[in-house]
Amino acid sequence: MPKIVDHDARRIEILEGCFTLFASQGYAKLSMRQLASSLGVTTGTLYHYFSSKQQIFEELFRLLQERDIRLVTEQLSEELPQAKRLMILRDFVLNNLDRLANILKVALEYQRVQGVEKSSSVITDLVSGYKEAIAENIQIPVLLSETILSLIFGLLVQHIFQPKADFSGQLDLGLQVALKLLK
Amino acid sequence: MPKIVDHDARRIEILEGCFTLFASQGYAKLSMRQLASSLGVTTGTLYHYFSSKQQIFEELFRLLQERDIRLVTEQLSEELPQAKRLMILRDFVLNNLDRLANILKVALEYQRVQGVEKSSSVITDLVSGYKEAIAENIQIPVLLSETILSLIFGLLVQHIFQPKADFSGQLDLGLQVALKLLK
Amino acid sequence: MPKIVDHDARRIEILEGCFTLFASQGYAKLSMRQLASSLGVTTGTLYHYFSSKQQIFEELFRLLQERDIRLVTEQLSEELPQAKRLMILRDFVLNNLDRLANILKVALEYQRVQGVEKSSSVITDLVSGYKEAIAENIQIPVLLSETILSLIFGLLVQHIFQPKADFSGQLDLGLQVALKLLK
Amino acid sequence: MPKIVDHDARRIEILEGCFTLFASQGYAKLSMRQLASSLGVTTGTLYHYFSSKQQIFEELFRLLQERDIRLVTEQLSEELPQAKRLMILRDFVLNNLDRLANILKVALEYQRVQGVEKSSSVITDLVSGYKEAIAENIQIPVLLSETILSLIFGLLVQHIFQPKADFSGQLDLGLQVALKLLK
DNA sequence: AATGAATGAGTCTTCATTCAT
DNA sequence: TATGAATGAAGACTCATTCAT
Repeated sequence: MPKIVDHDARRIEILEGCFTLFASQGYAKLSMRQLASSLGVTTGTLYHYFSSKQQIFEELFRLLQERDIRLVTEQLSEELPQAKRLMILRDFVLNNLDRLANILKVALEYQRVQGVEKSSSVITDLVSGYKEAIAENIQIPVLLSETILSLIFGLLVQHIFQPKADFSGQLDLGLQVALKLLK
Repeated sequence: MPKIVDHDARRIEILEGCFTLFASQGYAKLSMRQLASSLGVTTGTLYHYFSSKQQIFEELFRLLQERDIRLVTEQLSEELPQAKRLMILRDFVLNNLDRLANILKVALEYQRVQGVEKSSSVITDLVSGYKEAIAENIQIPVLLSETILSLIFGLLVQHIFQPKADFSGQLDLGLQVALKLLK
Repeated sequence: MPKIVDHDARRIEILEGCFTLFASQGYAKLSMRQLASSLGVTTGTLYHYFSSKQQIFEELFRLLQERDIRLVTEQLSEELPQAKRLMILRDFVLNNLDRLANILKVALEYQRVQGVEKSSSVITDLVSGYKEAIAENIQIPVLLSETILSLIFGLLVQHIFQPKADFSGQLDLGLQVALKLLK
Repeated sequence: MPKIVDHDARRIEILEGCFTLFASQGYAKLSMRQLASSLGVTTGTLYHYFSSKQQIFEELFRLLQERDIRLVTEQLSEELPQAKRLMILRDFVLNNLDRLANILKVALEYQRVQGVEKSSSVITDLVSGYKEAIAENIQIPVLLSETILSLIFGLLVQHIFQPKADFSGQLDLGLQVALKLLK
């Protein structure tokens, strides 16, 4: 039993080191050799804990998604007014712009490189996970929550293409409109 | 008396055959061998017309961008009311959802795989080209036009992740709001 | 008949343009495409006049050898004293150091790249041609003439490795000794 | 518990296997596939130990140079008379004619094929290494030592062109003269 | 005589993965 | 648990040569 704990802890430790590397190099460009040596281990070790590059990637993404959603929903779990909730979401997105953009970037690349059929459901799960989290926790109509998600995705895409520009105005505009519509 | 082949026309012919392949396989995964044999030529021929895979890709994208922008702006060149113009944009996006989503997908992957520094300016040019086209032709404030572009990007991202869902409602909602704000 | 003259003249014209290119790029590195475009013709034209890269190279070398030998022997054909003859040889070598070094360089590379068995006899003919020319025209014992040729070859090799150094002293030393021995 | 392989020893083992192959085929003509299969390994293995064909070649040459110079200087380290030293050099050259000629051949070809600017300093280091070794260990004036080196190079070149001929007479002649001059 | 499009085998190199230790 | 040597198929790209025009 304790061994299993150690094993799992080591797995997570490895996964945590991976995100920055996948984000900065891209899925395809990051070789297992490079990944291993950056983590200070050997390829053999990597394959001891994970069965393939694909598995590493997918587990990493499940981990990230879980954490992100927990992070936001924890803040939202109280009985806050809707306006406040939207502001929390806004702040979360703006404060994590780089990281969220990286997740989106790598997720899209992974789906590409891997071929849609082979990329299992991690990526689509990722999206629907976020979507549900918004809908449930902010409690707004589906159409509106999807539109807000679209706006966030669009923002991230623009951030990917022009990392230096400031797009917070767009989000504010969108959320103000959303609030008006809700009344 | 050379073989009767119009060099430039042949180049474009080849480029046109490439889009579907890049779109369905992705930039990295599509090998030059596969690209060549799908086009019914040899790799040697490809390299007779283009100096590298990168060049093929970048020329293809400039071509696509030019055509798309010309296509929309031609329809908008009349003295139409703003509401009408937004509807034309809406229809263009919805009618070309698959193709636009593919362009976005491959563009993002290319930037990843190539490394931002090496991917020249094709991709950023692509985005700013579309942005300018919207701003100029619909004549709305910059913030609003950027927000609309974000909404479109977000829509495309969702379409990538869930190709079967219908997101036209979001776009309609967004554009209605935009119209109200303009008054 | 006149056509044949034209044809042959064109062949020689082409060959003359080739030497600089082979010398600066090397036999293997210089592609037929590059060769053609540097000469302002197409690969097709090249293959119209010559049957292969190998043939171009070999004919070029026969041409060079003929000219060099004629050049030196013309100067030596008079009834000059031996000392004078050796000085003429010396001056020829020093004045043509670059070109002779290039010939040696490319000849050796060609033998390498082509494989000794396939490189026909051009290269060995080249050497024995020079050797005979020295022996016949300066009229010294074979052993001495071969030693002088060795000294010249060695000089050229050193010039190849250190193009900026001045090795004329070596040659002078060697020829002085040769003169002494002849008395 | 890794596989028991001494990394550095294996590298040298591989390098040693390479010389004959580079010498007989030439640098350009010897493909990595051929090199690998002749050594009984795969190309992957080669790239596990060396980063490129160029690196293999350059390391091989540094190794050969080190060994040759050590070999001669060891024999010369005693307090021998100059005449004796020159005879030792003579014997070394004549006994290793084939090998030395191969080194020269491949070195010259490498510089050609690689382009002088890219071939790093291995080749020029090689020459200056031998030159210094002669000067230091035989203790003769620079001009004379350079002339002897030229004579040796020239001999090697003639051996390359006419592998069957016997050129020992030339070397003897040259060294006898050198001895006279030294008195 | 001359063109240049087309070929396809060949080049060096990369990389996820396996496995003996 | 951990190592790193080994694999071999695949990648982008090159090039002498051929041939329809």
